[in-house]
Amino acid sequence: MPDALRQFKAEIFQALAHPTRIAIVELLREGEVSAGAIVERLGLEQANASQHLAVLRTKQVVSYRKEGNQVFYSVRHPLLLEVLEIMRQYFHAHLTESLTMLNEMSQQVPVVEGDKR
Amino acid sequence: MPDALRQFKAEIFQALAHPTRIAIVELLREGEVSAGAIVERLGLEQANASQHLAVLRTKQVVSYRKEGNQVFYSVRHPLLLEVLEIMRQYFHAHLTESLTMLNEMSQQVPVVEGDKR
DNA sequence: TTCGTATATTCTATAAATCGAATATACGAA
DNA sequence: TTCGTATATTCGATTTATAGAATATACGAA
Repeated sequence: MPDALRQFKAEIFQALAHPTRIAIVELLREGEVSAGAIVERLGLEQANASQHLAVLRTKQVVSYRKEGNQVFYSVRHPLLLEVLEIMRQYFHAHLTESLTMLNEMSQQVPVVEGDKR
Repeated sequence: MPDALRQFKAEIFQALAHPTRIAIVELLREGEVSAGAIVERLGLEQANASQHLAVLRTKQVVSYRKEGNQVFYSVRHPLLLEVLEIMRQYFHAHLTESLTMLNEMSQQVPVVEGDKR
């Protein structure tokens, strides 16, 4: 694979490599959300949110639309949401795996079954 | 979504947020590859490769198996390869989009059709 | 024009990632 | 044990990312 393509992919991953930005993109699953609503619903500082949005814009993860005073953001391509969806599956698989291992390591103290917090 | 989950996802993305590590993971699509073979086939410095492998190990992207002198790496979960596959599709969609836009912007100089380099 | 709201940018300090060089460890063979 | 190969780790320098504070810009309303 050409190096430019790897570079491109790396930049997308990097754009997603921060909990706040993941939260933003997942919020945008619903559709367009204004910058202000993002700030409010995620409880972010305005400047900080704006910086993270700048990263997402620069790396082409989101697009935006100005309407009067406000700026509405949306995810640029549904495939990116699919990536997050797979990560969700991966997390689930990963967690299951870990629990299974724990179970095998300590048969006498089942982790999954008695898990009533 | 709980913050721990976002943190987890962010770490996976970060593990993939480097061209060299993407190259490594894509090389591992074939199956197990030794550290030495990774170094050789990607033309990396030994220490540098080892550092990137450490990142992939730490973030749970790869697993490894020691056999005598060598260490064989493999991707820990097929879902992670699926993520890369989607990125490939995204890249293609993205590229197509850009070319279409270029085309629309300069009708008199078609970009796609006359592209014989 | 002036004011107020929404958003972006710049600045500074701090933390984290990256690289190459050097060194360390693990292991099989002699 | 000593040697050689494969791999990992540590170190120091440089770059990049991040947060918060302060400031700037854009735009609609008065």
